[in-house]
Amino acid sequence: MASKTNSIATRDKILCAATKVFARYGYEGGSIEKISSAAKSVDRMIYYYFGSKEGLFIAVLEDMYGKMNQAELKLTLDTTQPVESIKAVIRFVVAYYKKNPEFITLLNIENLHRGKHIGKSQHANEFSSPAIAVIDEILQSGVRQGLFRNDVAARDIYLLIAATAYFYISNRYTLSAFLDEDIKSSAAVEHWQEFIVDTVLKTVARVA
Amino acid sequence: MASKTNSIATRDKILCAATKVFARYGYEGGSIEKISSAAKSVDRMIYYYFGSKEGLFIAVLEDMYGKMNQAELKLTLDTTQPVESIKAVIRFVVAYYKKNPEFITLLNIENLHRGKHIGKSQHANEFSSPAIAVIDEILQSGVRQGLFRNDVAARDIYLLIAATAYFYISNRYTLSAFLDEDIKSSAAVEHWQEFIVDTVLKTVARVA
DNA sequence: GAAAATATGTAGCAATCACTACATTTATTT
DNA sequence: AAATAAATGTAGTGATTGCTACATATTTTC
Repeated sequence: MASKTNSIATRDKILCAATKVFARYGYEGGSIEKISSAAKSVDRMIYYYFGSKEGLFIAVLEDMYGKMNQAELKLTLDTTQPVESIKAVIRFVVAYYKKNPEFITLLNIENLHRGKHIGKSQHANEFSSPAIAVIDEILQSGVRQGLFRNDVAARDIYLLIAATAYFYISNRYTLSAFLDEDIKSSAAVEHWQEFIVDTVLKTVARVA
Repeated sequence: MASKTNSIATRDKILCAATKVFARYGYEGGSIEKISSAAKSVDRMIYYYFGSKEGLFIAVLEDMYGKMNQAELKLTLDTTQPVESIKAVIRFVVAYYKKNPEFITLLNIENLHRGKHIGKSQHANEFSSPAIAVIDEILQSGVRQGLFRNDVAARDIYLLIAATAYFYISNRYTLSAFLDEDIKSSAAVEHWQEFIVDTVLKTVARVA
C-alpha cells in the first residue's frame, strides 16, 4: 500500500498534523509521538520525510507562509477605489487571522525561539509578502485622488493593520482575563475590525 | 547559612531566574534544572517554595503583572493636558515593552497555553490594570476641552496602543526576516513610537 | 522478472524530564 | 540548652524525550 499517491498523502498528513500539534503545544511541547499519532502514522515517517523535528518545524513554517501568500494573491482589489481597497485589505487580514489562529501561534513560537528556525530555512527569501507593495499601490492611488496624505509609508500602514489584527487574536486568552469580556464573539470581532478601519483611514486621510 | 534573609533571597533568586528561563525557552523548554542552576540553587528548592513547575510559572506571571501595575502607578499625568497625557502613556508603554521583553514573551507563552495557568491563579482579579481608567480620564478631559471626539471607547484606545507597541516587540524576529530591516535600532523604535502617537491622536481627534 | 528505489513497520537506546524520599543543617522558640 | 520549625543537600525514581538500527514491504526501473 506504499503507492506514490499514498506516500505523498503521508507526508501531507504529517505536515498538517504537525501544524496543529505545534500550534497547540509549542515546539518543545509538540512531541514527535503526539504528531505521528495525530497523523495516524509512526515516528519513523517523520524522520523519513523531514529528517528531524526541527526540519519538520521549518517545513511547517514554510508551508504556513506559503499558504498566507497564496491567500493574499486571491485578493483582488480595485485600486482606483483606495478607501474601499484599504477596507478590503483590513477585512482580509482580520478574517485570515481569525480563521487561521495557528498562523499566529506558530509565529509566536518562532519569535520565542528568536527566529532560530526560520533562519535555517532555504526558502526564507520567499517569505516576504506582496502585501506591502499592494498597500503602497493603494496609498499612491489615494494620494493621486487627493484623498490621502503623501507622507505616510506603506510599511507603517501594513504594520498598523497587522499589529491590531494580530494582537487581538494572539492575546485573546490573557485579554479575556484582563478585560473580563468575551473577546471572541462575532460582534466583538466586528467592532474591533471597524475600529481598525476607522483608525487606518484617519491615519492615511489627507489633513484638511 | 539558612537565615531568614537568605531564604527570601533564595525564593527571589529562583523567581528571577525562572522569569528569564521561561521567557527564553518557553514553559516546556524551561526545565527545572535550567532554572535551579540559573538561580544557583537546586531543584529541591523550587518544590519547597513553589510546589511544582506550574506553581512556579503562575508565581512568575503574578510577579510580572504586579511589576507592570507598579510601574503604571509611577506614571503621573496632568490630565488637563490630554494630548500630552496620551503621548506620555504611549511613550510609557513602548518604553516598558522595550525594556521588559520578557513581559511580552511570557504573555505569548501563556496565550499559547490558552490561559491555562493564569486561570489557576488566585490573584487573577488583581491583574486588570488601571490603564484603561487612566485613558478614560484623559479622553474625557479631551472631550471637555473640545479636542477629542466623544464616541471613542477608552478600551479601544488602550488596545490600539497595546497592540501596536506589543506587536513591534513581540514579532521582532520574524518581522526582521520579513521586512529585511533592522527593527531594533533606536531610530526605528522611535519612528514607530511617533507613528503610534500620530495614529492614536488622529483616531481620538474631534472631527472638524 | 530481477534489481533498485521508495516507503513503512518494530523495537529500543541514551538522555532528559518533573518530581520525591530521606537526611541534614541552620534558625527560632521555649 | 532542649525542642521545634525552617531551610537545604543528596540521590534517586519512573516516565517521556528525540532519534536510530534493522528488517520488511511495496513500487518503479530496466
